[in-house]
Order: sequence, then C-alpha cells, then structure tokens
Amino acid sequence: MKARSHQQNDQHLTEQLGATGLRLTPQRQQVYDVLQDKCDHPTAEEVFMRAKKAMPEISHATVYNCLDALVKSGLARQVTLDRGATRYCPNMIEHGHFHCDTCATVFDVDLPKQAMKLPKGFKADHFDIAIHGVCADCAKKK
Amino acid sequence: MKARSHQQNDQHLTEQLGATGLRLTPQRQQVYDVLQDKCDHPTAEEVFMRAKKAMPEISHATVYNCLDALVKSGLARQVTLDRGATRYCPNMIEHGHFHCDTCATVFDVDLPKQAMKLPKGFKADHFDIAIHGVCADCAKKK
DNA sequence: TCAAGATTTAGAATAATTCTAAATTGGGTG
DNA sequence: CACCCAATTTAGAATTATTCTAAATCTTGA
Repeated sequence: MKARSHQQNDQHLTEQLGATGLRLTPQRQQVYDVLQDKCDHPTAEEVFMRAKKAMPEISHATVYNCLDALVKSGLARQVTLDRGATRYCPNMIEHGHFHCDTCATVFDVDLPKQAMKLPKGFKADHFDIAIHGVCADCAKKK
Repeated sequence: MKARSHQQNDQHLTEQLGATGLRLTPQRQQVYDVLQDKCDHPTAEEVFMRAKKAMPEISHATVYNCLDALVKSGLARQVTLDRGATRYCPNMIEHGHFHCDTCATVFDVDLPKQAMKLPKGFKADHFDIAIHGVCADCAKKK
C-alpha cells in the first residue's frame, strides 16, 4: 500500500471530515492512524487498546465516536463478518473480505466488477461482500 | 415461495440435521417454523419472542443453540448487516440482502451469477452480500 | 473575550451473546 | 421394558459489545 505522508493525511482527513460537518480532532487522527498502521481489520476494542498506547486518556466511547465519524466521512469501512464485534478497515478501494474459518484472518479480495442487479427503484449506496472459507496457507496445512 | 408440507418438512429437517450429527427436537422444529412462518429476517431475540408464543417454556439459550444448529446444518443463514443483532433467514437459495437505510427493511435480492475471483489456493465455503441503500418505496416518498 | 456548539471523558446502562451446572429427553442395548 | 449414555434444554449468571449520560473541555466565530 502506498503510504501517504502525515501532512497529506491531515489534509485528507480534514477535508473528508469537513464535508460531513465534522472536525479533525487529535483523537480522530489517532484512531485513523491506528487503522492505517496495521490494516488487520481490528475490532473497536482492539482499536481502543492500540490508541491508548499513544493517547492513554482516550476513552472507550470516544473510540466508538471516532470510528463512526470516520465511517460517516468515508475514511473507513465497517466490516461485520459474524456474530460478535464489528471490525474496521481503512482500505476504501472497492473490495470484499475473505474470512478464513481456520485461522480467522481477514483478507481483502477483489470484488466482481459486475454490478449487482437490483429491483426497479432500489438505489444502492454501498455494499459489503463477506466470503467465508479457508485461506491458501490453511488449506495447505490440512 | 412454495410451501413445504409439514411432514416433508420434518423429514427434510431430520435429514439435514442428521447429516451434521444433530437431532430434530421440538425446539429446533419450532425455531425453524418461526423462520419459515415469516421470512422477515428476525433477530435471535425476535425468534425467541415468537417461539415463546407456541412454546412458552423455551429458553433464550435454546433459541441461540437451535439457530446455530440450523445454520450448521444448512437450514438457515446468518445475516449480519450492521453493528447490532444478527438476523436469520431460511431462504437457502443463493441470494444477497438489501438493507433499506430509510425503513430498515431487509429484502432478498439476486446475486450476480459470476463467481468471486479469489487468490490462488483460497477456497470459498459460502459468501454473504449485504447491500445498503434505499428501497423503491422509500425512494419514492422523498 | 464570550457564547454556542462540538467533542471528549468516565462510568453507568443496555443489548447481545455465551457460559454453567443441573435437569430432562431420547435412543439403543441387554 | 428398564437402564445407561449422550445430546439437549433450562434458568440464570456472566461476559462482551455497544450506547447513553451528564459534566468538563475545547474550538470557532462574533
């Protein structure tokens, strides 16, 4: 993944949040940095724990609030794979998620280019594809 | 949807559960009936409340257990659309879910026939497509 | 500088799900 | 048929995930 410089990042964040009527705050920046830092689809709880290392006073509710702000502004995506905690992903390029049932890793995969055929009048805003199966490494080990 | 007679249903349930090493119990039957009865993608809590009408002694944990048994046996699908409760769907024909952000209704929609292109070695077991947007009725009302 | 509104905080509250241990049920076997 | 074993159910406690609340803090524009 091409790294964006911090300054560019700031500007990008400010713009995207601004367009949604939200401000760029140190906490939102921090939460975004956590997502960028390791794109392993962490849960809100995991984001909280990682953010706390750099910003020990950050609270639980703030992390949820920041994640929601990022999602609303199109800076992150919410990924729900199962019963259980929601995960987050800063990769905004159209893609799906492959969940390995053996090692529980989540991989980003290409979407089919072909658009979904919707009933007349329905308007899609965005869609999520979650694929469950076994990843190459786990398949090999069997 | 074509209704299956009760007796056929029983046999179908017994077979499917049996193949997974599970038994058909009155509770599992009841939970399955609830799903068949109204295919509106209820949450586990909603299934619990509906099942209780016919079977007042049924417990919370049993409903979760039954739903898991049905999902494992390929008799129902788990649908996760958002943060919040998981929903269930007895329609096992390949399809995706459209979630109207305005009225919160969940519609079944056709999947693209084209298969997902996965990285080499990955094996898909099943996949879920969740589309978020506005349904025809809600779009009209705006 | 001040007021208004946005944001954050800690912690309580709620919602969703899982766990536990005891009771019950359903087959298969002698 | 009586018994045993394993699967299942039950009630309720426990845990996990998320949201809410009210007070404190920060930011921005007048």
